Amino acid sequence: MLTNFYEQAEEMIRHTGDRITRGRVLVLGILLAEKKAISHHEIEEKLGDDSAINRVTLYRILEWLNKKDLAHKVISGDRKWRFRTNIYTGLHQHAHFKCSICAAVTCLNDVKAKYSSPLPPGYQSHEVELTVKGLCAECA
Amino acid sequence: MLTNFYEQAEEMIRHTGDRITRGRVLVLGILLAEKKAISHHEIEEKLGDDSAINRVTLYRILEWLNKKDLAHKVISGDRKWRFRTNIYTGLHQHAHFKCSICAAVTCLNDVKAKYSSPLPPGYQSHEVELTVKGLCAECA
DNA sequence: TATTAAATGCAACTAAGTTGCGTAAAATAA
DNA sequence: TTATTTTACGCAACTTAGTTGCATTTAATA
Repeated sequence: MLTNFYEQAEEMIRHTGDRITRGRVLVLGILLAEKKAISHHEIEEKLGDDSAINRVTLYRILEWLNKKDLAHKVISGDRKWRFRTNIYTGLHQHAHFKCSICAAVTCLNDVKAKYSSPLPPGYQSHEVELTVKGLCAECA
Repeated sequence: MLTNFYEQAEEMIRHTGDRITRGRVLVLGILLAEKKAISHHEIEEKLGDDSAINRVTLYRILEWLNKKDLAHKVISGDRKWRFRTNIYTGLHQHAHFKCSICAAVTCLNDVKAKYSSPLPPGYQSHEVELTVKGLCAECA
């Protein structure tokens, strides 16, 4: 029932007060349907030919989603940004798993990052990101 | 006494059994002198005009250092790889601090990553990377 | 339905990193 | 020391992800 995700997307976008556009609904809908973080390229593929969005516009939509806190970006070893909706995760404290073979990034929802000793003097922590690297169930 | 770092670099390179070249000694020497992870571009700057190394060669040297476990790569939000020698850190368990303003990446030597719950079934952890984001002492 | 501010699409650009191939230079043997 | 061989280097050209400027379209509103 992908339609549900698009309706949910529309509602979330409405909440921001900004314009509800075809592109934003499509992209956020896709991110909502997806549980893991996906790249610009993967989103383009999911959009397909008939609901294609211009490359640049897609970048700007993703940037906008990030700015409005509807999604967040994760950088990974292949130097690509991946995007994921924020609704399933507590903000500003995520853990990710990065598979060394297939490069897939998965959010580890239940895993919380901890660190053992304080930061150097004068340093302020705003966000903690934990990445566990290894093999995912499919590649192991 | 930068000379010391170059001598140390040479010794480390000799240990790998591979060739001791001007480029490898210079680059590893710079990484040894540096305590934090630095980018390709920053290394080029430190090399300066007279001991300049070709861009591509520098990439290949860094890749080689990484393969030989003399240095490791860290990806960060600006999509750049940064490199750091391995001698000060325990392998495969690093924590980094990334400043949101100046984008500097610092290794948090004493900080160890922990995570609170087990990975999903079938997943194997090889490496844990913790990134704390916020403001460094200079930018705070 | 007309207006208008914001979003989109296009073209051209930047920046980081990569590939192929001929040349130079370490390491080894003579 | 010199010749040989293997490995690293340098150059040019390429790829890929993401950006910028500007003209056009479109969602919201009056």
